[in-house]
Amino acid sequence: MPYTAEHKAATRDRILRSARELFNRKGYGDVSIDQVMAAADLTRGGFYNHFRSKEELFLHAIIDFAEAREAEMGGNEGEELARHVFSSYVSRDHLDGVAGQCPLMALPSDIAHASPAVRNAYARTLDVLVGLFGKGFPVDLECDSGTTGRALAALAVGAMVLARTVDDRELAASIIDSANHFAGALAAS
Amino acid sequence: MPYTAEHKAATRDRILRSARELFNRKGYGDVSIDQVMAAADLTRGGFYNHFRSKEELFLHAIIDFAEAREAEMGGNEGEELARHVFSSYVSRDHLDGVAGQCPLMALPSDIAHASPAVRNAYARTLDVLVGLFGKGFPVDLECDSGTTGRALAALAVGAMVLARTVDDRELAASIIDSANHFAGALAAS
DNA sequence: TGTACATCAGTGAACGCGCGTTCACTGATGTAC
DNA sequence: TGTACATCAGTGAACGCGCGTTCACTGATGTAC
Repeated sequence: MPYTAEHKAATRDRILRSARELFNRKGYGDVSIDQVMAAADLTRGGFYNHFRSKEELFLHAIIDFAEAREAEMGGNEGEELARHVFSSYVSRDHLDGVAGQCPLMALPSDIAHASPAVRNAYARTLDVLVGLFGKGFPVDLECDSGTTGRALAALAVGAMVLARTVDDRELAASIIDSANHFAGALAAS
Repeated sequence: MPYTAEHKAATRDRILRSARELFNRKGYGDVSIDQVMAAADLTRGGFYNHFRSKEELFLHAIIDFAEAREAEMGGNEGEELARHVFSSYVSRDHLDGVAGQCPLMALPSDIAHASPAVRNAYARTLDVLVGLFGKGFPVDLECDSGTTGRALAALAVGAMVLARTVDDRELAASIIDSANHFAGALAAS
């Protein structure tokens, strides 16, 4: 059995990593398999040794992210964690893609038009955020934790979607700051 | 001068209308000029009598929307208007595309990768929302009106982006309700 | 230990399809007489 | 008023390119002897 199983798994990971980065940066439709493979130092044809189709690659990229997030949280829940995740999510670093952007903010419309499996993986990531924000922000506005969680997830994702779409760096930064300020003020009140 | 100028303008409008609807529903990349023209009861070739390229069609679709919104507001500002716009924006009707969806929620990633001109038109629509929400919600959280406006715009757009991407209708509805409840509670406090 | 072999990850040319764009045309309609 | 004409909106075939996918191959590497 030439080429160890680890070798193949490592190559597959390399492909997935470059796919995630390219998809996040340019969107599903504007990334070709050639580009993904080239970014992983491989050539076109080998792709189909690892994935059955471009769609399947996309699916695994989203699933991977969802699983990584779930593992990261590991059932932890608390105010500090929630605030920390919120402010990491709504941040310049996340906007610039340091260490991988969340598909919720980077690929919303691509996912809206994707297969049920992709959308399902996406929903899992959303669940994580909603659950965390719901329990972590004891907002006193006559909202139950589900309502708070959903509203804060919308605030976080919306801020990043807008920041990402806007041309003006300063406006982007001030959208990010506003969402953080708002969430902070809420938590304090 | 056969075919009056009005005739041509009307045809152009028909193309723009079907383009806006199709782009909103399926995204820029997944809509072909054939489809746009067919939806306007025309054939492929005639397109270039009205637009120089697909990109230009997209630009005008976004600009049209921005201008319509600006005209609609017409400099009006007030709590009632702001609350009304917020709850219309964050609503099931808007989710279902009744009377045309806002590109901020329908096409965020397409616009993030589009030309500066497109992004500029998009920024104008965002400005309208931020200005309106900033002055219309006298939130008492030590935020200036710009901060409030940006945060509420993020909340509104984020809620709709999430609702649109999620498969589960009920979850979508509860995201919409949560954002409205949240904004309502804020305004009351 | 060294060598022949078998496997299969990786290569790159080729295929086929869809789509943006072009172009020669046609036929509906306003205008001039 | 009626008719010939000129214009140009609209038609549909064709072109060319990019990209997802396939396929015959090649060569690196683990295994058997």
